[in-house]
Amino acid sequence: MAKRKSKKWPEAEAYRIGDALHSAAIHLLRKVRAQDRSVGIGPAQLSALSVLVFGGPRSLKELAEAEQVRPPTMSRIVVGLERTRLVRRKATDDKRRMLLEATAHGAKILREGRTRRVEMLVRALQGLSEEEQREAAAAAEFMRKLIGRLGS
Amino acid sequence: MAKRKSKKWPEAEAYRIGDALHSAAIHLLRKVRAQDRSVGIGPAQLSALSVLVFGGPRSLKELAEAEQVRPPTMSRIVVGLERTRLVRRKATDDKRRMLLEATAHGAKILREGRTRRVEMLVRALQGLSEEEQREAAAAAEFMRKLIGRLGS
DNA sequence: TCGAATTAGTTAGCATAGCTAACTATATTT
DNA sequence: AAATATAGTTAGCTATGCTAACTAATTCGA
Repeated sequence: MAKRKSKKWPEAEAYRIGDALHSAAIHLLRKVRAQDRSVGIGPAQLSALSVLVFGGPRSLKELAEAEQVRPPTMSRIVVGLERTRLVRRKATDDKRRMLLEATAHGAKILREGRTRRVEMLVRALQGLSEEEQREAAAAAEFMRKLIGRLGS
Repeated sequence: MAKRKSKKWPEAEAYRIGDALHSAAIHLLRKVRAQDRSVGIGPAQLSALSVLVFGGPRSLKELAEAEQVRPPTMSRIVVGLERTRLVRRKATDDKRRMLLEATAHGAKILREGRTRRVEMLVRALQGLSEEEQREAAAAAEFMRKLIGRLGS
């Protein structure tokens, strides 16, 4: 890097913020996870399904990369999603590959499952003042940006 | 807070932000989880250990509540932590109960594990501009506040 | 062009983590 | 003293993560 901007931010401060974000992610997911039981679909399946619904069809390898898991792990997640008819496979010209796509039922289930998890957040967000609503939007945008830079 | 639901936030907008925060938490943890392998301790054990190190000794039931898991789940997590001598049990007057406390080695391992996970975030944070650093601090503070309101 | 290397996905086997149901042992209440 | 409640464990299921080793298809290169 050309400039050490890090000097402007003491190590201790960066650590404090990093730790706060890490801890926030853990506790946020613990809270919303409780909602999963009523959906009858695990978090990994729900998340993979969401990629297919909102991001469109893709191969198993691509899906594994998007979800940051290894291909064998994704292979098994997909088996589960197929068993319950939430996802279907489509053949491609390259006979080694497959395209995975969400079924209509899968899209519906996803919206329901996602809604249950996110509902809890939505309730908390709707109780915020206007000022805090702006903070919420800024925080969401920042998190998105930060995650894009992780591992670089 | 003085203002309570000042202007109602459109449902769709609250949902969009809630979903973004949910998704961010998932992907942030996926990224940092990769660091766990070098520590040789799973995320549930790491998190339970952290409660004992930073929050002090407590019973299995209390630890399960703090971690939002059921007693049998925590029972097994503790067995793992004991096997590697990161946690030890102490008897109490009530012979049914036990007090769980981190060993010195446990406290050391925890700090290392935490550091590895958070290190990745720290690196990303240190590459930010001054403006973005302010966003980071604001996002962390907002997340903390939001989580305090979840489920309430 | 044909054999070697690469790529996509699966299978097998292991570990961790979540749950409920059912159990033991101890404490408390009636 | 008997019934009830509480703390923790055991057993058994499912889901998710991994690596190693495999099959099948494609691409590369001599």
